[in-house]
Amino acid sequence: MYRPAFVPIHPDAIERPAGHGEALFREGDPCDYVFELCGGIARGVSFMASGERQISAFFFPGDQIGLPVAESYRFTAEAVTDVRYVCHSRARWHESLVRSWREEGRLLPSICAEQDPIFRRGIIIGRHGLLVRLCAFFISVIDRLPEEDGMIVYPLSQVDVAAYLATSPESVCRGLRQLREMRVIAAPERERMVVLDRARLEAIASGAHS
Amino acid sequence: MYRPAFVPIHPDAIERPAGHGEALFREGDPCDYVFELCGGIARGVSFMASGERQISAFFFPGDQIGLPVAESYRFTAEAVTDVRYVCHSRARWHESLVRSWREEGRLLPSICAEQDPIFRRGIIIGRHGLLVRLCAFFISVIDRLPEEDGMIVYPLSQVDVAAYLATSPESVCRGLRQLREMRVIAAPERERMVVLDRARLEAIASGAHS
DNA sequence: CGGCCCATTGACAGGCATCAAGTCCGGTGG
DNA sequence: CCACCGGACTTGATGCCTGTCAATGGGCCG
Repeated sequence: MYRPAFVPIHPDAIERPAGHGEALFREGDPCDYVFELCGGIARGVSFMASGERQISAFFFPGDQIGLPVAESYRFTAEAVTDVRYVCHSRARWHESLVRSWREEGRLLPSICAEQDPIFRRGIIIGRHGLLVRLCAFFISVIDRLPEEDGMIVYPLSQVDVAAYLATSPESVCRGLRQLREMRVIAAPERERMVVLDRARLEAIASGAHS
Repeated sequence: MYRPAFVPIHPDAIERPAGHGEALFREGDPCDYVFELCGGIARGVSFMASGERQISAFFFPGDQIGLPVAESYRFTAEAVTDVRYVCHSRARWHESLVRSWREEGRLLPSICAEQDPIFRRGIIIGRHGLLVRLCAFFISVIDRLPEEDGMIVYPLSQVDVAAYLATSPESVCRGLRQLREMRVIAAPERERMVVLDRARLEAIASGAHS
């Protein structure tokens, strides 16, 4: 398993790869590095004492994760797909943060990238009804997923979506089927999907009844 | 758990009062000020398009809320009890943030105060089972609630707890009754409670009891 | 080819949201 | 001081949602 212990002090924007399922950092490790995603998708995972597994957020290219917002990382970051990333030492990250504040007057844009999805997930799983949560989830990610031939490349397993939505994989499957039957989405192939009726998707997500 | 030492950012800042239910700032307003709680309890509220209401977090004395983590506030902050607070202009807040970084090497302790409870709420409401969520919630707040005569002063309405836990007030009521019958907590008076068996509370919160 | 993981579907039970009614409490105004 | 009122809490009854278990099929990789 990958452990960020041997990362050079001055990475100088060297891109590193991480394979499918590999951990970038682990919950509880000291926040020595900030990880910037260059390509691929990552997930933030928390394990409960009882063994339950939750996904706090999905992260996309451009996001910075592992911010030293506490003494140690609050979740484990794993690569969902194969991933490319750059890691920044904490000191250098601080430095660039302060610099961006001086130059642009904006201190925290990079903090959004991690905190905002976590906040949004809290709102999403606080909603009632499986379809509502599922649609709200789609709305929150489809714009960040890559597109190909008019289809959205959708490399998230239903198991992961279930862990994100605090539900069961079976329920996710049934929800997807229902959305297909409602002609809201289509899934021509595995890991591909098309949004047929975005307005309806948003309507369901906002709580309108079927 | 994060426990900030109560140190006002700016000694000259004027304390202001806010009454029961009053809003400190509203979702969507530009983030011009950071609010520092001096006394009382506040809640972060989000309203859905359908009218549902969620509480993202409760905030306690010493917490700084309304951080400019985005262009505009992501939730409305309301006083749960009567509250005293200080508000800092964004520029002055930035300044003290950078100063604390230079002097202590810690840039972000104050950011924890807002982000950490939001993160924790996501984990809590992702758990399965009403009792589990309820106990996890108690664990996360009882150490920050004031104490009096060995009893915890507990000024949160069940309606608010329900909005926080993404459940119904009736379920919260039933869950509380169950915990009383299990001799885990006692509630001698309204707005007062005693934790009789903290180990059990934590056991339930960690998922031991089905 | 065989093993494994994921997706799918059905059956079923249980949890919890919802509705409804009743009680208690604090606040307000007469 | 008391009557009134609205909001919060409590409790019961009911039905739906969805979590769980089980079995099957399909795709991927060694």
